[in-house]
Amino acid sequence: MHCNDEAVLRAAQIRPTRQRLTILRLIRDGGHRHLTPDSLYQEALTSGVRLSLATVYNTLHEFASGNLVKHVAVGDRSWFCTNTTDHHHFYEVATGRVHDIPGPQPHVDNLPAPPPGMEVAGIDVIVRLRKAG
Amino acid sequence: MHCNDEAVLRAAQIRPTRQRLTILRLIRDGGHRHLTPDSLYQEALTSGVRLSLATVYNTLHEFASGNLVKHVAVGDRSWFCTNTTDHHHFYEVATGRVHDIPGPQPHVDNLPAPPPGMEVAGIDVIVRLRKAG
DNA sequence: TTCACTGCAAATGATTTGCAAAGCA
DNA sequence: TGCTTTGCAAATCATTTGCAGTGAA
Repeated sequence: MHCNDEAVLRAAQIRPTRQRLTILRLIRDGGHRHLTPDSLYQEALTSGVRLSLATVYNTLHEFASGNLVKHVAVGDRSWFCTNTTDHHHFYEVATGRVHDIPGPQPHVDNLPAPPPGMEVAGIDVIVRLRKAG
Repeated sequence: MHCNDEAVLRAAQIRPTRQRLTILRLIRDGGHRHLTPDSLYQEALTSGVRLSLATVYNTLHEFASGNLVKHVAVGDRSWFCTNTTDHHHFYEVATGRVHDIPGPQPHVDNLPAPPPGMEVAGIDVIVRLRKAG
């Protein structure tokens, strides 16, 4: 619903503009998946929405700071994950593709202390995959 | 020593050319660190060696397949780690810089099974860091 | 000799930026 | 109205590629 999306953006301190509401809707309507700025731009074109690619880039980064999507900095492009719960990723080296590890998540212990003046912002576990055989 | 470097390359099935021997020496003489192709290229220029940037790219990838360096695909550039032992990384989000987690390494359990047709090529733990405060 | 490797410069692909026009508060 | 956002095209940055010349076996 429209008003709800507006509230979501406001809660994230993001001013609700037409473009941002559109993008939020596209993201939520498509279910959990991994987006690149370009793939989302294509989705927008396909569904008849006119947006500039630069706006998609900007908006995804804004959404990432507002925890509406999760930025995964793996491989040679920017992936944005619509699943904002705590989870980790498979990474297909051959294709550069990223997807969620389903079900129970891997667990990390024996974590190091961060260097002086730094703090831990998060932990990512990347399980690299290749074709079996 | 020259002959030893040659043997190292041969063992990795990499034909020892002048450029590759030079790069291997640069990598080993500098101690453990994290390189980008460009940073290594600069090191080469500084030490008076003439190499093309494209060759540095090629060579680092060849060395990565031969396990002479480790390719770390985090952030928006290619990092190559001269530490080939099993270890994980800190990632400074603000600067895009990568460095080794020193000492005892984090440990991952509860690993997921790979999807059908795939096998696990490796696990990377990325500890994201930000300025404390 | 033969095939792999290198250098160079141009091509590519992802992402960012500058700036004028349009939109939200 | 005043500050933010958008769109567009150009700029940037990292990386790859095509190809002619060079080198290793």
